[in-house]
Amino acid sequence: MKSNPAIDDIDKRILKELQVDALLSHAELAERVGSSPASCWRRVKALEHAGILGPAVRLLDAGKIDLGVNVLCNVRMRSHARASIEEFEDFVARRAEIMDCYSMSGDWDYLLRIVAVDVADYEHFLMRILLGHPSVATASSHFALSQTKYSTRLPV
Amino acid sequence: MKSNPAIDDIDKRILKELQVDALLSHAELAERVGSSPASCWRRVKALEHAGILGPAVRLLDAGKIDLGVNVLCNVRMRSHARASIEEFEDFVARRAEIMDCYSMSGDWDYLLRIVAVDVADYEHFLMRILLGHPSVATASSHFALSQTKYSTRLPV
DNA sequence: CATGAAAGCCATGGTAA
DNA sequence: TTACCATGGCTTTCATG
Repeated sequence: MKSNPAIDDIDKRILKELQVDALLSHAELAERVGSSPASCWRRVKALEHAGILGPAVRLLDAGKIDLGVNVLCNVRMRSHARASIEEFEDFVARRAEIMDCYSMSGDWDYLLRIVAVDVADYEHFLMRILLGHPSVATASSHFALSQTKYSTRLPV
Repeated sequence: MKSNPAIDDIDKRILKELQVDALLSHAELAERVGSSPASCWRRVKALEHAGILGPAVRLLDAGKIDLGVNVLCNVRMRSHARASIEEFEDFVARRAEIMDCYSMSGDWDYLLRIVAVDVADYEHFLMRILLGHPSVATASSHFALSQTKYSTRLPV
């Protein structure tokens, strides 16, 4: 499964623009990608329908709402039984402070990114919530000193 | 510097809603947070002006545009001279395949998340681009088997 | 068959009270 | 906060290459 059914150059430009500004009108979008509003509208619909073009979201400045602490946390599971895995991934999905989670190759099973207001807040999450989970054997936390880059803009 | 000047409950609800759907009209938004459209409009403007409410972006399905490979990469710098740091962070900002970058405490200086189309694509990035950078001493790459969770929705 | 132009309806943003 | 109005975008239709 390589390339998708018919993503041409104009589609790519649409994706590029919409990744940067989801509030663009179809008229402006058409102008920027060199097409007409109606055509743009149809293409956007098709891209949405194909699941390529996802939701429009508003990004917040984490620091400004007192969530300045990013912690990267490696997790090792107690068991790799299917039930354990599912239970843990459900848990991850439900916890709002867990922003991202990757199932990893290598020494650790998962890598989590957690946002917290301060170190004490994270300590509470780690001790009472994460390590309290029955599927979790051990965890190793690494604090980010700063978020040098954070992008939602995929290279199309 | 704890809480921000006057973020009340309605503001929080606005932030919550807009994080999930940036395309909400002020009328719908007002209904959901229990306020009037005009008031919502002013609040949104204020939150934008304060830098709390950031850009509206459209999220793409990385897998659907052949960027299914996520790599987490630890980087150690050759030197911590200011010039080295700045040069590296500029480089990070410019490279589109580097999605996120955290300056870390602990053994490594940075943690990068890179998207790639496949392993060969990543290998090229690692060998020719990242390790080719004069500020980089060494790097350790870890492949994500899957992206279990990816959220842009901060808990307000 | 997809595109581009045109047009009407409707909802929205912004203002005034 | 509510009510209003004008603006502009969305969506469909139609003709064209």
